[in-house]
Amino acid sequence: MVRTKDPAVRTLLIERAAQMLRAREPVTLRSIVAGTGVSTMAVYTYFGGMDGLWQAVRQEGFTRLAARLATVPLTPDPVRDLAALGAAYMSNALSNPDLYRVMFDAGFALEDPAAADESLHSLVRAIERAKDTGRFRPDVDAVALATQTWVIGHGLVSLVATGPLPRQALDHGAPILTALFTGCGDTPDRCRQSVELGWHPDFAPGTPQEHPSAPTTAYP
Amino acid sequence: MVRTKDPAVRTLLIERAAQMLRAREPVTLRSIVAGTGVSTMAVYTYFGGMDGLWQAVRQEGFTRLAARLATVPLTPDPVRDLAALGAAYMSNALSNPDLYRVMFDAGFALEDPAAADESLHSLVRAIERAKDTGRFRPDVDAVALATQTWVIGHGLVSLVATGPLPRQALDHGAPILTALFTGCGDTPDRCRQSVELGWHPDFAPGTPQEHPSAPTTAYP
DNA sequence: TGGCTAAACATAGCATCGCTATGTAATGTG
DNA sequence: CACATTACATAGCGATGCTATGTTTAGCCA
Repeated sequence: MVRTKDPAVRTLLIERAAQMLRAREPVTLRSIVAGTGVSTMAVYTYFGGMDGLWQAVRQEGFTRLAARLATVPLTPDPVRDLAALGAAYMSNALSNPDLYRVMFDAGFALEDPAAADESLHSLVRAIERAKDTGRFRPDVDAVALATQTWVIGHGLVSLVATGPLPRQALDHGAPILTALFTGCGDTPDRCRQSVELGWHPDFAPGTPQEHPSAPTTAYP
Repeated sequence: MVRTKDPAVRTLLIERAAQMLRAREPVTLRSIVAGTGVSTMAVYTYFGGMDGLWQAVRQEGFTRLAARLATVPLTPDPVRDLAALGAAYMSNALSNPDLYRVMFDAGFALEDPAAADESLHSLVRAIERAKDTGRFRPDVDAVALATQTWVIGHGLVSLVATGPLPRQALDHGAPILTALFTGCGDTPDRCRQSVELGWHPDFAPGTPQEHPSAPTTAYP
């Protein structure tokens, strides 16, 4: 080695790409480096091209998601925590919808799946606690249930962020999760209360929205 | 008017775009018209640009979806039919994943939402039948439940088609729908049987897959 | 310490993208 | 039958991602 890469440049470019994504500005090779003083070649020395930069941005998205989920306070009610994790997942996605889209529109796996694994594992931990406290049946497959919870959250936030469903459709999250968790053995009434406690507080309908969804008279 | 547009050219271009999408070829302005004999300007006279063509392709996708759902045979068991509609939805999406992605990655509404409405309405009809036959409680909101079913289907097919979840994860559809429909008043055992009857036959795990999903050791 | 080497970085140019300006051919209407 | 308006073709523009080439810089070892 003769000359060493500056890691700050790498994070600078990722940060700038994420920022432009959030601002809904077109993020191109030349627009990224504009103003930073670095040349377009930096993208190639650090990421090997635009695809590599997108992958790095994707990784950053999963890292932020894991960090966001880590801030969810745990309570003695694991079912409530489960719903709260789901709400935090959607809150994170909706506060940065374009980054969320980038996270999932690539066809290849992540370079370092640890962040994504950690996100799912935070759900698994809550499910295990629910089993330990007797809320869920002992035969519940924690990873499977976590995946199913993820599927619901992704479907909801995806349809809301890309347009077809209005933001109010997020309210569907609570009844779906309630049905799912009730099916795992929880008492219906208690489950409903726990889910609504964990789900609602984060983003009440009527929250000011940065990116208004498209007018959708056709969809419920 | 002096010279009239040829509608065949319009459908030809849409068809060709959908075909190239299915073949995973890059679909560009010049590659679409290549070999058809028409010039690049045709895209502008018929669609006003590439955005217009994408919108037309999107519309075609929803039309095909509605047609696919219309072929689902109705049985005396409305819950089974509901699951069968969900399975047909996913089968349609997975047999043409890129078209499915185009259908949902636009930020604006469809020109003619009738096809999309019809797709959702086929779910609503099955739910109404389930209410009429006493499988679901009378106070179930049919449109809300149809939307929730859609959310689950979209979340599942979206995560499977874009990579993160392996194709086997489609099996999660049955337990989620079972939990959802059981929460509407159906008897658990009976609901599970109906859902598995409607869900499974269409695409059993192990079905040869056109577009193998990315290797995902990190995800369940 | 100083020169050699390889990596980091800048510049210029290429192929291709969507799009528009301009010109030509064709058809329905008066 | 002549006109006007629309469909269609060609050429070129700005911008995209990427690569080839040259320049500068920093680390290693004699």
